[in-house]
Amino acid sequence: MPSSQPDRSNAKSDVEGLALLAELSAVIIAASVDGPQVLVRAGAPADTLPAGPLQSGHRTLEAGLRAWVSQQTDLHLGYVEQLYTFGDADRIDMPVRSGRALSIAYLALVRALRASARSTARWQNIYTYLPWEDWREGRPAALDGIEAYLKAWAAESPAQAGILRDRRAALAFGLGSDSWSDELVLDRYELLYETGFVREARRDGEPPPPCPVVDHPMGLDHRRILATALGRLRAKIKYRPVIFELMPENFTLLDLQRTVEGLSGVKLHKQNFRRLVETQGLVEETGEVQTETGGRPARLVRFRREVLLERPSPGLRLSSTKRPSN
Amino acid sequence: MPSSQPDRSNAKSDVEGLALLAELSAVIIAASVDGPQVLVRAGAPADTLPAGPLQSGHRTLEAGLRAWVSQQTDLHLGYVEQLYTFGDADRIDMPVRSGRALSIAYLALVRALRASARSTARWQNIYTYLPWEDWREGRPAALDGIEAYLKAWAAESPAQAGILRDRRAALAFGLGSDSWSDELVLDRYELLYETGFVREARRDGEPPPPCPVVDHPMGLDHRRILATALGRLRAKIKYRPVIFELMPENFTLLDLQRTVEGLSGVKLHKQNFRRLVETQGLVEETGEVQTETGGRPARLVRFRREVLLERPSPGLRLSSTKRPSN
DNA sequence: CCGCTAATACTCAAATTGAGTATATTAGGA
DNA sequence: TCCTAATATACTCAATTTGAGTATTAGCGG
Repeated sequence: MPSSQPDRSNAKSDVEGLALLAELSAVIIAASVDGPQVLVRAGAPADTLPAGPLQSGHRTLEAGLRAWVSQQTDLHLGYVEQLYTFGDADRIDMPVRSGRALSIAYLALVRALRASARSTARWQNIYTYLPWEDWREGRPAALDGIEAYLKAWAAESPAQAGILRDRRAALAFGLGSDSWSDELVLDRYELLYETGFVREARRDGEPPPPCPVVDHPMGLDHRRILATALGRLRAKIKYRPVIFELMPENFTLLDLQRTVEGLSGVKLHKQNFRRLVETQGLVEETGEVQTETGGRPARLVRFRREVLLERPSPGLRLSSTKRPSN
Repeated sequence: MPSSQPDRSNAKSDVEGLALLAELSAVIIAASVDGPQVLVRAGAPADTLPAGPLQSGHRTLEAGLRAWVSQQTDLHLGYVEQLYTFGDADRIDMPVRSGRALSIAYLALVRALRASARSTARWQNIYTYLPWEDWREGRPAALDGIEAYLKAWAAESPAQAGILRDRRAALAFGLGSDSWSDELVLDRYELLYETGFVREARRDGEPPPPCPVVDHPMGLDHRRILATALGRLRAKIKYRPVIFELMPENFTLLDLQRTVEGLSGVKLHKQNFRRLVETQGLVEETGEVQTETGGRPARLVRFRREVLLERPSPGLRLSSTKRPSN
């Protein structure tokens, strides 16, 4: 078994497998009043995530990512986390001569939307690319087409296998009596890919989806990367206070709630959300109030950094509500 | 901003950064009566995780991993999941000529310990390398040295900074009034690395740790990879039924409990564990019983695969117990 | 000062959890 | 045969946590 242990007599010959290129891709997310935004290079025929090559000057992968992002944009990356490394031989439509390209994807959170003067990249609502993920205004319209499509897909298979397909679809998308699970972003994407619903799953010549949705094309496997990022973030805000990486210094509890709702794609019960935030000790008073609320003024609070030294995993174990009465 | 979007006029020049080698490392875990075991290449001066190079024949990264594992051992990998990609320029003590080596680490679970006839690798108890992680028999002895060491480290810093260090240590290791958190494996390892406690953190010439622990050396960053794997697995069994990837077809509830306890490193309350397993519908009767229990015979059960089609994230949201009275 | 809107406070039943006690069923020896 | 040790399994119960409300407060625009 080859390894890279100290006495690697034959390491060199073992290891030299293949010419490689490594690309650092970034899913850079910011919050806005309409919900989470992602930085993309808008282009034809498809939008792509910003990416840069790993270079020899980069001491670490994360440093490399930060380096080219700050070189190319005027964004300051706050929280950065590695997402996944994609390396399927057929993921790239520009195969390197006798080699392959790896894509090491990162999730990064920034505090505010800023014009990226030095780049052609721009902000897009995340749900532009994953329209079925946004349940804030109730069941998303995109689901109608998807449900029909998946039903047909299940019906293609006989008996047992068909039921299985049906169950898979129902679980992932919360169809029928199953409930929607905000974290299953990647499962949903993969089901749509596997069934040929998303356009990037179709090779040239394959038929278009029978029931079209708003389908903003993304290059290569970038929609998959985006889905990975959203799923990871939705899960993470439940046990780590990363949500505050998206908030300004001071904010109201409703601001916070809206940001969380935007990310997780569901509406929350206001009173319970507040109870949660308070009992978890996630925020502290600033003493100021915000008067432009449209109603009673709201206290301005800020992230209470001390929680990080108090409990091991402070977060928002949130629970949505079917029909928020407030 | 460079990208690999379809109209990549300048893609080639942008992307060619650096000569790369990609290595696929595997943390292969199996259960045993003594607790979880990991497959290592035992060697001097340090043990290493098995690893193999990514080759051009590998369609996907995971396929590559499976390929060389089945080539080199007679193990059948069940569950496989990507862990993390390590690529610090200084992680490797054998830098590739003007390039660097990436290590893409995977977690793999196998159902039984089997002699790996074709390889020199062998099974080792995971806690050989992370002795402070096993609380099944109460507070691990290794923690005494660690606590003293970290206290000294905190005392090095003046006032405010010292208190911060103290809090960090207490949170990570459950010192003082803080409670132990089984999932913080990586945080703990990183603290030990940062403070120079683990030997791989010390460059040549640096002094040995003032208070020695059982410190089985591991090569390169392999202990970090192992810690990543253990932390991930401990988290995952709580919301995905991956534990059954380690169990034989039929088992008793106590077998299951012992396996979970081994992985998570804590004792569980027996009755509550059973209630959890039953209410979650994770197992079903086989009709058989196991009589060699030492007491009343135990029912033999098996994993109930249907749960996967019933609920989105079935797992063992387990809660330990301070002092198990049974 | 009315009525709108949103903030904040308080309530309450249902579900979940942590920690037991109680009973059942084997094997092995007195 | 009967007692004991050892484990399996069943059932209990109080404390918390959660989901979903109702009630009250405080600015704003007229």
